[in-house]
Amino acid sequence: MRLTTKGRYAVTALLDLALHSESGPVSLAEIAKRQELSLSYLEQLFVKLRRNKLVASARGPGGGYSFDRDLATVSVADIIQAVDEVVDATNCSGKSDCHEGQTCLTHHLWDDLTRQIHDFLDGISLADLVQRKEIQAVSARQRHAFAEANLEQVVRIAVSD
Amino acid sequence: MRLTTKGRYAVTALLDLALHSESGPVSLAEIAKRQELSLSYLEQLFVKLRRNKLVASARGPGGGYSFDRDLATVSVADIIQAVDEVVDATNCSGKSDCHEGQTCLTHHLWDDLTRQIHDFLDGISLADLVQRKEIQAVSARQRHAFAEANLEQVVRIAVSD
DNA sequence: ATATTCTTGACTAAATCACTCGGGTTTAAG
DNA sequence: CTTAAACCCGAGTGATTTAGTCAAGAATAT
Repeated sequence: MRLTTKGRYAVTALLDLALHSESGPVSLAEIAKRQELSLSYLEQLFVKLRRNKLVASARGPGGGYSFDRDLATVSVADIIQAVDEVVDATNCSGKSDCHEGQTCLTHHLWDDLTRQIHDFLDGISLADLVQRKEIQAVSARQRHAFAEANLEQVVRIAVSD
Repeated sequence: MRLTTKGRYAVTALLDLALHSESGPVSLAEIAKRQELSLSYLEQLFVKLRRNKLVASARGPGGGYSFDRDLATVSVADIIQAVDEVVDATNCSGKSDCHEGQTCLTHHLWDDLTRQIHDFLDGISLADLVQRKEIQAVSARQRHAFAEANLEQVVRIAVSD
């Protein structure tokens, strides 16, 4: 089964977007800086997210990404599926032809596991995540760090003038 | 996170062993043939399974592997852990230092998922699997196929004499 | 003795991961 | 109408992992 940084980055990036999308579209550069993700890599992921209609894009200055739909309708499973293809623990991609064209001894087990993982991730929406205490805490911490970094830069520019 | 053929093969092989271990030790060659797995590959996996005390080995003719303990105490999670190392969905191996030394936005989510998967796989023992209707059915099918293949070979040898 | 079975380590082709690079195209602002 | 901000897209790549193979050896029942 696949659950790699691709899926993790996508969920993190969309959550960041959700947390900062009140005032219009958010650029990938912003998200990349805040979450320490590679911009070029994010671009690739967002192409897929857009094609899967999870986000909408606006080009040009002041542009960026925004949500097409209600955050409550976007599940973590949707996001991972959009960038990572399938979450599947079986050896045969669910086709049940794992052992000489028939189901192998453990096929049902992996099938159950796949369902288990999928149901878990499908039960969590971006709206849920935004509400979570621990995520709000991390977000607040990031805002502070970001504000300080900005302030420092402003000071440095002012001094260098 | 890792859930590859390694873990799947190990579970399949041990389940096969469990289904055929009434009459003494089972050789890897048998398991390899029945489950269509590479013998050399199985050897590697069983070294780890033995080191993790999941099975006992007996060398020499008539030797093979057998179970050390009660099948009810061997969970699928144990098996995967033995050959596949850790089942972990976080980016930071659970260390919570995913974003500039602190927890990233989605750390808790992956941590919860890891726990979810682990609990699921830990709740299933080899004894449970042996009891399952669908596994007994697959096993019965394999016995038939195996018996027929053997019969065919016996006939071929008899004819060639 | 000898065949059977486990034991171990070294090696490897192919695939996948996690990106980078280098160019586009669109469009709002100045 | 120019410029620059942003998205868009495909090609390439080094490192790692996967899924094994190969070769040699050690123990032991017959």
